[in-house]
Order: sequence, then C-alpha cells, then structure tokens
Amino acid sequence: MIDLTADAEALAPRLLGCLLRQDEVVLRLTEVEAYSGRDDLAAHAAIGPRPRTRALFAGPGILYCYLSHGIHICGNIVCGLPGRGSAVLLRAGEVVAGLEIARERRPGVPDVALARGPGNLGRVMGWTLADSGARLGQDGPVLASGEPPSGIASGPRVGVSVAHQRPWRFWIPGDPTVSAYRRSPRVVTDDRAW
DNA sequence: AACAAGATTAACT
DNA sequence: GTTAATCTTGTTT
Repeated sequence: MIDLTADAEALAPRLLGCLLRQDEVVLRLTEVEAYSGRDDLAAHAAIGPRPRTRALFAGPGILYCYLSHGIHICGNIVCGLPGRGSAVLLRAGEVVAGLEIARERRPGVPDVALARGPGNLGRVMGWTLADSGARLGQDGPVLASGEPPSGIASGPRVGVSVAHQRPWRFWIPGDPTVSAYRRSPRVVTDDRAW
C-alpha cells in the first residue's frame, strides 16, 4: 500500500501510476502536484485552517475538494501528519474503467482528454464540494497501487506564481493524458532554467 | 457592501 | 493570444 503519512513532495511521484476508483470510474494517475502545507505559500493550507480548508487539516487519507474559478471541482489527497495541511493535487489521469460514465460526464471529448487537467478530472470523478472531507476507502475514493510508470518527470507547478523554483509537479513523460503546462501570468523570477 | 483574485477550461480571434 | 463563464474567500471601503 501507499504511505499517506509521507509529505506531499515525497508522496506525489509515488502516486503516478496508482489507481483511484470513485464508484464505477477508475483512473490511472498520470499527473500530480505537491502542496506542502502551511509553509508552502502556494498552498491553500498557508492561511491556516478555515471552514473551506477543514479537510486539508483532517489528516492523511482524506479527499480535499475545492471550487476553482467558480466552475471546476479539483481534488487533492491529503497526506502527511494531521494538522500539517499537506496534500497532492490530482491533475490528470487515464480512465481505465467506467468509460461510458466518464464519456457521459464529458460529452464529445476524446477518451484521452477525459481527465486531462484538474477540473476535468474532478468532473469525470463526479466530485462536488460535498466530497471534500471524504475518507479514502470509506465514503471517498479508493486508492490502490498500480503498474509502476515507465518514467517520472518533474517541473514547476501550473498556475502558481510562488515557490516557482521548486519542481513540485510530477507527471509520466510522454503520456497523452497529461495536461499542457501553463505558467502563471504572475511569475516574476526567471524560470528559463527549466 | 463592494471588489479582486483564484492550484481552470473552452471557445474565440 | 484573449476572454467569458461562475462562485467562494479574503481584503478593502
């Protein structure tokens, strides 16, 4: 099994290739991002516990969902020690079961793009804000080990303007379900080294 | 009470 | 490359 008490930075690459099942839909994770906790300025945990971020501090093995831009539900797997606020954002995956339902939830979208991008992934899994706080393997999705990925790539997080020098986004290189990288419009530091 | 920004996406030009 | 869609939260008046 997977040790969810590890910090997000250590856990994130290990989640690649893992299987996440929500009801009939099973995803093979191909892209994730680590959010380290209160000391991570880009993390929702940085401001400390709030009603909205309650699930983030509830301890490892919790699903934390948030609403992005009023439209998209994005999901994280909370990890690390309770109260740390560490979590891994699920950015993309390959639908390996429940294709019919996934297609119904995203009509007209090619299979390979069904769960490409965090908002799309949440849509395919059928998540809403009410799923925030669900416990993995109980009232939430089930996480299981899968075939280890052929390789792991890393780089700066998508849409994040701080801590940009740290490679906290991990993906399976060459996988067609991985989302395109879009730099935050606010990044000031020179990141050409990446 | 009003406002701006956001771990985004898809549809434009 | 630009922009609309939509809503919650934190910040400012």
